[in-house]
Amino acid sequence: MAGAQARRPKKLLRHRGARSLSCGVIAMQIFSEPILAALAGATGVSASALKLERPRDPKLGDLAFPCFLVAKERKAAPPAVAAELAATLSGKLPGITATAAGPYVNFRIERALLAREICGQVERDGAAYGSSSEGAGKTIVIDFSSPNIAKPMHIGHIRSTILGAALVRLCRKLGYKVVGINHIGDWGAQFGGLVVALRRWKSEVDLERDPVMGLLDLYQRSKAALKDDEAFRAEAVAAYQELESGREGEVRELWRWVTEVSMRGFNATYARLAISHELVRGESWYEPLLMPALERVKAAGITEISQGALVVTLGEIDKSLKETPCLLQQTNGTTLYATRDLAALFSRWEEFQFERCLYVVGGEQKLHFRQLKGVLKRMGCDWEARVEHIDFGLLLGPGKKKIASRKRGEVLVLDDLLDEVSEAALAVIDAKNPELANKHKVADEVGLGALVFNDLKRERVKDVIFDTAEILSFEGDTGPYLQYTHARLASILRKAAANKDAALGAQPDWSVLETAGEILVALGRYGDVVRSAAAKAEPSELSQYLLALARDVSTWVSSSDNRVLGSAGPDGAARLALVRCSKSVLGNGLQLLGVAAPEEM
RNA sequence: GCGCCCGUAGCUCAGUUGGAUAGAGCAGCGGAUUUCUAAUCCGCUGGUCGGUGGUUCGAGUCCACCCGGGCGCGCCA
Repeated sequence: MAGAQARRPKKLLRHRGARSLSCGVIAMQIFSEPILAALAGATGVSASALKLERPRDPKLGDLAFPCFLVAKERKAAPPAVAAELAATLSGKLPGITATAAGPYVNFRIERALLAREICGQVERDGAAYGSSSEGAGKTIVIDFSSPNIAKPMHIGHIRSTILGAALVRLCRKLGYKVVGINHIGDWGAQFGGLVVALRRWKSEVDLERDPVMGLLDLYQRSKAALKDDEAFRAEAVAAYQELESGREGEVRELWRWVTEVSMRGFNATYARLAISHELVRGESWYEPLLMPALERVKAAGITEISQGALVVTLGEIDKSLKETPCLLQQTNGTTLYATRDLAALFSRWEEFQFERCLYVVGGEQKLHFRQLKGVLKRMGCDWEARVEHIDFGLLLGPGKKKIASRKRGEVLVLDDLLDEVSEAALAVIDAKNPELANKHKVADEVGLGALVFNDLKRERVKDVIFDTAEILSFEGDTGPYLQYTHARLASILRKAAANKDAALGAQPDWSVLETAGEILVALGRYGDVVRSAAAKAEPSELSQYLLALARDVSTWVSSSDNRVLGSAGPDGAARLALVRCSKSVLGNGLQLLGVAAPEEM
């Protein structure tokens, strides 16, 4: 499938695990549980049926209970119910005040209590904060990145790679065993053309210094020749047949060499991105499984011949697929894309019995995955719902033109882009913090952080306009902003330690965190955010959360009222704890996204 | 033509899965610096949530239709 874009650029399913427990947060459960219990007592409705939410304006309170449903049941006005509930609950919940505001009862947790509980939890759990055991004993398979050999990785691969890697970490955080699979495009008729191009023009390109770029050149020439040159085409077909036969010889040798050279290139890029897969399995790996897979579908009795091809019709399970049956075998007997993915799916199900199998592939392949799932459904595979296409929007260039289109020759090589962002970050460091140690390492981390976060900050389905200027701007809603906030917090902690600040040994006076309520509530919500992001396969939820947290923390830290160092011991101790916890959660979240969190920048 | 997705401030996007007065960043304007890192912080300006109907206590969110943009649609992957 080297001819196409690699598997690139949602479909939210109902996940059993995603069913949220009313308000949710483990850290916040300490507060939400007694509130829900009290509400249940006051309303006569079971606690599990009641829902707490976040007030629109945090000034109103930390948790809110909308009274509409209870009011309906009682045939009363919501504000009256709210007032009554607030009065009933008042004084019943230690450390929590209930206030009626219109149709809501808002709950406000005493700041000192909130701070002590949340900070205690964050510090106790350390790096494990936000994790859970919901995935214990369960496996999630994630197919991501999946470039095609004979071509360098280019910006067209970046979204699947970055999204997939983030999903791997998110799922792992929840205790799942995660198997990342790189489904390398190393098979297909186009390799016949490449082999012939190698025979004919090998000497005309530089395969020594930069084999991948040389191969790209040959690949593009072969595509042109396949179109225009009859003899070339015939030779290419023969070469592919030779490859498919499995016989050792020149063709097989060449294919192996191309694969090896390409994988070396990919691995170098993955190393820079700190990304790895548990399994690297090219399409060729599934080759022996193709016919058995086809037989399996046939045996289910759902196939038919249509215009000479073997198809599975899908109209009966989904009307919108009426006109688009799934093709499994061409008239000439060869298998197709869907056959390969079906074979891969069967193999993966048998090997892993996965809880979920995620395909991080572009939205333009939506039909393909709907068809695959349609076939599974018709076959009666009860695990069909576990297969999810994690789709994402297109990568657009200036003028909203699709970038890295298969028709265009020019590609923006991923390595070049990595160099560019890293250089830009270095320039900023030289301007802002020229004394910084490890400049180059930090520049790599910041540049890469900008690139990665850019791809994870918005909803997957949204198309992304590739704008270098935007990526290279390190201000505002960017990865470097988060890194910077983290580094500032790190700096405070460093100085406290170096100065032997009076706060270090002191017993914290949590009441000084009166103005940090929003930060504390946010810290308490972290685990829920991680869970939701993983369940929906939507890392942007975590990104948006981190941005909001960093903004609140920056505001708090910037205020002279909250000076940490040099304040009285108990005050300083509480503030230091907030700094530690904020830094910890920011760093934790960044790590999950795949953005480094340097201590200094 | 058919199917799927998207449409929120000048630009790029959030909006807690039907709830309170729709929020950020960028851009623009004005402030804060003997800085616990100014890659920052504060303030101002900026909105018929594409349109019209509907569902109900309540709609940016759900439904129908329409408009605009995108992707896809049998022997490619």
